[in-house]
Amino acid sequence: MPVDFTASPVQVARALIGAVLLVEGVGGVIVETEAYDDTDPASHSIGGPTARNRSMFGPPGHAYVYRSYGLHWCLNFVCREAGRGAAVLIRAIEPVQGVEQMRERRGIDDERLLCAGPGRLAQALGITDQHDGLPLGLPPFELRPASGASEVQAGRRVGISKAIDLPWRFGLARSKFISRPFSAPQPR
DNA sequence: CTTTCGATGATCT
DNA sequence: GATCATCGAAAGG
Repeated sequence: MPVDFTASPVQVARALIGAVLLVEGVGGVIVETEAYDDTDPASHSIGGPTARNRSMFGPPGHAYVYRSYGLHWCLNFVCREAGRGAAVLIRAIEPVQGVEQMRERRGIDDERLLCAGPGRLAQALGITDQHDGLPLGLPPFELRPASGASEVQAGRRVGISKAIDLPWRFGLARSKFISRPFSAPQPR
């Protein structure tokens, strides 16, 4: 069963943990995601379509790529039906294929840090605005759903200032390739 | 170990 | 002019 991108971003974010994402054959296992829903104050889509977020309002199962802090690219998967503006941010991948190419692109050796964070992951996989709006089911993308059940942990999203208490960040339990630890179960 | 801060530019008020 | 779904280097304990 392929991933159902017409589901809610929370469902999709959870389902993507353990899936394999490749871009031109380079990538690995998705180990960290975040959901951004259409009524979510923290979402880029909250104010309606703009030049930047237009692909967020396009068809589900396509990429939304934006520039972060003027220098990084970040990759999202569009969810729900076209026009809603829901998506999942891909935050970390366990490198599996094309590790040497990732090292070259990132300029570091430490495998743990190749794809641990949305900006790092995009750099390692060669994601840029060229990929914005492209369908995830066709080259250069390749997406293989999680084969078995994964143990998923949830927590608060990273780097946002609104809706900070929603537990919409998901991670593969005990993975060493996530961008940062999940904090204690009980919010402070 | 933790916290702070500069880079760098589009987007929004 | 302020804010940013970030990263990495530097400074502090």
